[in-house]
Amino acid sequence: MDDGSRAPSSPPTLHDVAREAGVSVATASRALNGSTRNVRSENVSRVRAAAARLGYEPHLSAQAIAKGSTPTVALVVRDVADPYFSSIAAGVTEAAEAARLIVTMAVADRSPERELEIVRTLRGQRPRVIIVAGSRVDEGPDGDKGGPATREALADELEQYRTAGGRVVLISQRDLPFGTVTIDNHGGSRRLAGALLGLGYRRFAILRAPDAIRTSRERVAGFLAGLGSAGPAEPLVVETEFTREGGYDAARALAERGLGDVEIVFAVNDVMAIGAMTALRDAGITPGAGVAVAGFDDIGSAVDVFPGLTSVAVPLRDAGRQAVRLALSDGGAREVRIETEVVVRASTPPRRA
Amino acid sequence: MDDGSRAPSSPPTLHDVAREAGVSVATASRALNGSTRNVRSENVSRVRAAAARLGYEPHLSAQAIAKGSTPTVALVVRDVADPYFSSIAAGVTEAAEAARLIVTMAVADRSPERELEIVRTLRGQRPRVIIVAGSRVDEGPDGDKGGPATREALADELEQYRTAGGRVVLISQRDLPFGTVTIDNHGGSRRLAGALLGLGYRRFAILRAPDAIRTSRERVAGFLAGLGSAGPAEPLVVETEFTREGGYDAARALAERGLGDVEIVFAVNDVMAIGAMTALRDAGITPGAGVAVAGFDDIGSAVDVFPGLTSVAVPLRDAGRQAVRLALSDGGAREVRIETEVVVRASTPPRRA
DNA sequence: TTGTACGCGTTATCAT
DNA sequence: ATGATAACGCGTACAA
Repeated sequence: MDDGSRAPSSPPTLHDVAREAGVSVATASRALNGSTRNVRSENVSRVRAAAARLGYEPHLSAQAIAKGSTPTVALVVRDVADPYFSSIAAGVTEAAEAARLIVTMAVADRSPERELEIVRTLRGQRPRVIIVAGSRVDEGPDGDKGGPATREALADELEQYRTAGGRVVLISQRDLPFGTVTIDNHGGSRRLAGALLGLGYRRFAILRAPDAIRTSRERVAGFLAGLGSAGPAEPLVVETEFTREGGYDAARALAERGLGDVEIVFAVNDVMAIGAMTALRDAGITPGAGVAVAGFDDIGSAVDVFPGLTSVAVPLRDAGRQAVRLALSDGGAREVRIETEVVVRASTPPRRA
Repeated sequence: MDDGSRAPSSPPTLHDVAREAGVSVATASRALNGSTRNVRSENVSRVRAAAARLGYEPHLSAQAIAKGSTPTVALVVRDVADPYFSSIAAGVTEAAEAARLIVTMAVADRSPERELEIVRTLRGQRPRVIIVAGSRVDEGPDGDKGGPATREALADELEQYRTAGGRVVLISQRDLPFGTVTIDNHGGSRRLAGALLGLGYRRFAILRAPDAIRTSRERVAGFLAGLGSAGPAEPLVVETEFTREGGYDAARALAERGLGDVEIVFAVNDVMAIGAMTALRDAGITPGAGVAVAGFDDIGSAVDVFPGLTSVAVPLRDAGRQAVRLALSDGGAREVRIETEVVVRASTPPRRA
């Protein structure tokens, strides 16, 4: 009974196309991919027609093995569902598709070890490019978490890949010897701090992520630099997760044990800041009125929360695009710097002195 | 000058490993992948050690060509940066990695034609599974937009892929003959309408997307069904884009030309609803107080906007997971149904009659 | 248990 | 311009 579930027949190969068109495989190959110029136009159309008739699609793996590498860009992110990374991913896919490259994506959510494992198996894919965004494997000031061992292993792995002819680009992680797209975290938060001082704020709380995350470190450092050592009161620094929940929990805890004289909460990214806003509101404190809030990244929803979230705009999608361009451009381990820009919104109203 | 940019040397192959370990390629292959049992454990460790020493990674394309298919799941989405799709993508990658499968992702942002093109080249990848989420290629009631031609071509393409042994799963698109993860859009919005009637709302505006998008059609139909034909006043239906901007623009236009007696705006997804909330606020109307707002999907930020957005929860991440499971399970074109649940928040306060 | 040899689908080299 | 044929790296019958 022919119920639609036929036995899987293998897809047509170049041989089939050649036979159908009455030419050799070599000619068929040339007609479809290679130097079309050296094939009689009549044969070209014959082959093309045969291919269409059979529904032929070249076997990418076979091409890859014959040519050497796969037309793919491998992207490693910490969490696709996080708007930070999905924006980068959007930029990467955009640029990759423009260069007729396929994007493969892996999520290193769990741990630095997982990230290492991913890069290892990625090497097996022989992609043209590997892009690692927002790694956790990073020497903290005390060289903790990710662990120098894991870090070394990752660098080794990437180095082997590069030695074999692959291109490596890191996003936001300056101190490994590869092509890098850096985001001006330090400058951005420094200027943000300046802007907030200008608005009249003096007593700060900072929600930061664990030290293993370089982005967080840089943003905190920049912010403190912007406040100036001789400046206002010592800010209250709280460590939490680098996620919306982390921001919520930290702000909640803060509100419950009393905010004291804190006038404004700066979270090192927007998802944390937005979580914090909700936590404050849940605790009966109106963001913007009771306590001001500022974030970093200027993700899409920053304009849709209420009040609008003051933040530092990072053109993440562009960062993704640049990463691909950097990888594809010749020339050694260069660096592309992504500039950031302070965006003041209603979550940090001017404060009269 | 050895400035770090050595000539790219080719990566070690199984031959190299075999030689290094002093065994044949066959033994090396068996030791690393296949039937480990039939290899002297001494040789197993020798081979493993040699592989580690050389930093060997098996060439996936070569394995693929020897075995027949690639250990990958290909995912097609409309837009990675949209939380709807990035949540699905998160679920897909989670389940795929659990099955030791690589995820390749393509974005069909532009057009149905682009989607067709993508699926075509995807076939060349010989993935184990193709998952298409939120296609635009879909017969509208009037069979417009995507065009029956493109639609047919896509179905053909997928059918050829399946005939060749591939697994196809569609997310939220019931009427193509493939495995499908359907989301209870109709039921969800029907119940939402019921809940809103129960809260006292009688005069509705609906923000919907173009008919080519099945999800939108179903949600509108369900909502109208929930209102009941003999019910309240004829709702005002506005067509716009299926994006945050679409929601913003439509609500803005609505507010500018006067909302009349509209009590509540239902947008067919949350990003539209959230855009609409901001538009209303920009027009001086407080969401929840002046006009109520409801959406669909219950994306993460629904709880972080103010007031909290009433919506219909869709376990998107789970949908992604299920899609992979469905694809991997044996058995023909089955269907997995994802249930939805109304979540009432402050954006639709009870209305006294 | 191990090794030899062939096949997978494609491109590239070398004749013709 | 075209057609054999040898790679490419790996898995796996088959033979030893």
